[in-house]
Amino acid sequence: MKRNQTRIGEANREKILDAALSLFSRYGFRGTRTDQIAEAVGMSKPNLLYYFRTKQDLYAAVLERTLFMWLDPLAEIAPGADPKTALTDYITAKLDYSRRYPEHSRLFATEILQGATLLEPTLRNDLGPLVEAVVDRFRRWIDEGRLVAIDPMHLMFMIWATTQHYADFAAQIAILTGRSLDDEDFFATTRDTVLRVILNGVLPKE
Amino acid sequence: MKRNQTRIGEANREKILDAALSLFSRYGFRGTRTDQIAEAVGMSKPNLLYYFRTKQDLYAAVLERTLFMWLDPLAEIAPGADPKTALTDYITAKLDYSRRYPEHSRLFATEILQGATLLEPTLRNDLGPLVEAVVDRFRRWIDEGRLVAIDPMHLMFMIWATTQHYADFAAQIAILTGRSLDDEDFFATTRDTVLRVILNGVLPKE
DNA sequence: GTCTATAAGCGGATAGAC
DNA sequence: GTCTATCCGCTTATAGAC
Repeated sequence: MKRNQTRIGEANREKILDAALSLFSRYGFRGTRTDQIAEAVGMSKPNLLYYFRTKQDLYAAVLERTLFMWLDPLAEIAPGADPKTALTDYITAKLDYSRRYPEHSRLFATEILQGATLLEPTLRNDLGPLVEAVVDRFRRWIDEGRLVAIDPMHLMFMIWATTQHYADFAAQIAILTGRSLDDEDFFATTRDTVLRVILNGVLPKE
Repeated sequence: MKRNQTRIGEANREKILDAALSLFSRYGFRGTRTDQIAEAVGMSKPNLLYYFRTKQDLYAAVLERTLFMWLDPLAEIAPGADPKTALTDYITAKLDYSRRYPEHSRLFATEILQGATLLEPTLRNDLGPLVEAVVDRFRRWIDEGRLVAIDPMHLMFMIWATTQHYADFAAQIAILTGRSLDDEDFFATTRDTVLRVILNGVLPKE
């Protein structure tokens, strides 16, 4: 049996990836030491490097494993839905990701902030077409008068910015408000406010 | 004369801070090497360390020099203005900062993303009171029926998120659209869209 | 698969001449 | 103020026993 394909090997790989995500998202690639990760998993450093030959390999594996979280909610926008329902569902889903997987969000944010060199192929080849499909739908709604006449790409950016902000800037939000998305009522207020402003902003007045 | 207070010393300090900002914002604190910075300034590494005794000192100096950019536009919201004018001016000013000083924005974003340990005192003591004053003004407008009844703190976050996004996620935006705020017409479209959605979202319908 | 011990080299900081 | 040369700690990665 090949390396890492045993049951115990697979379990260890997962544990390593979990710990690595947590540390990489907090300290960045260079700021994280491999023995920190090893210690977090309760494993010796050489043993860790038995599973992932280099720190780079481990980092790439962490990124890859979290990629679908970046792409998933986009693909879930129901094609037949009306604008209000579709936008409500998408914004709610994105905010929910910010609550459930803030470390994933921060890992991607750090990567993009630093130039997205590792992510560029994925963003271009995988995210690009998905975004285009959604933007096309926005554009059709605009043509049909079901959304106000704004640039659909910027609507996409605004949704990403407002929802991911609560994961990426959680430290600042905690300092200023003492709250986080983990507080149920803070989450509800956030969702209601973001939804209200954006829907109010893009749906035509009756 | 004390060190660094001569004309040439002051000029060198500025050149170092400029290069350091550029590199720290791109690679983070740990990802940046001091000899990289020295080379960018055309100076030997020991000479660089003559001006800033440690890498930490240099980093702190860079952060401090850029702090007013974080706080400045907030303080400029004219107290007497009506909501529409005040929000328009503030959003436009923030977007202009994202265009003119994207590296500053990314430096702060990286700091906050990684837990804001260095920035926490500043955010709490300097940003906090400024934000509170602005949020109070939002709240009064809401009470007077000049803004719709949303949580004013979240309005603040939404403005920060949407405007800073164009600096912090510039790499992703470039990959998806091929554009940046440096393109005059892209900047105009961005400003118009953000303004339209947010103003439309928070101003009461006539 | 897991460990102890160690190699290898990077990178921040210093010594000391000019 | 600026340089060359160098130190030394820290961190990744490997060797090799179990």
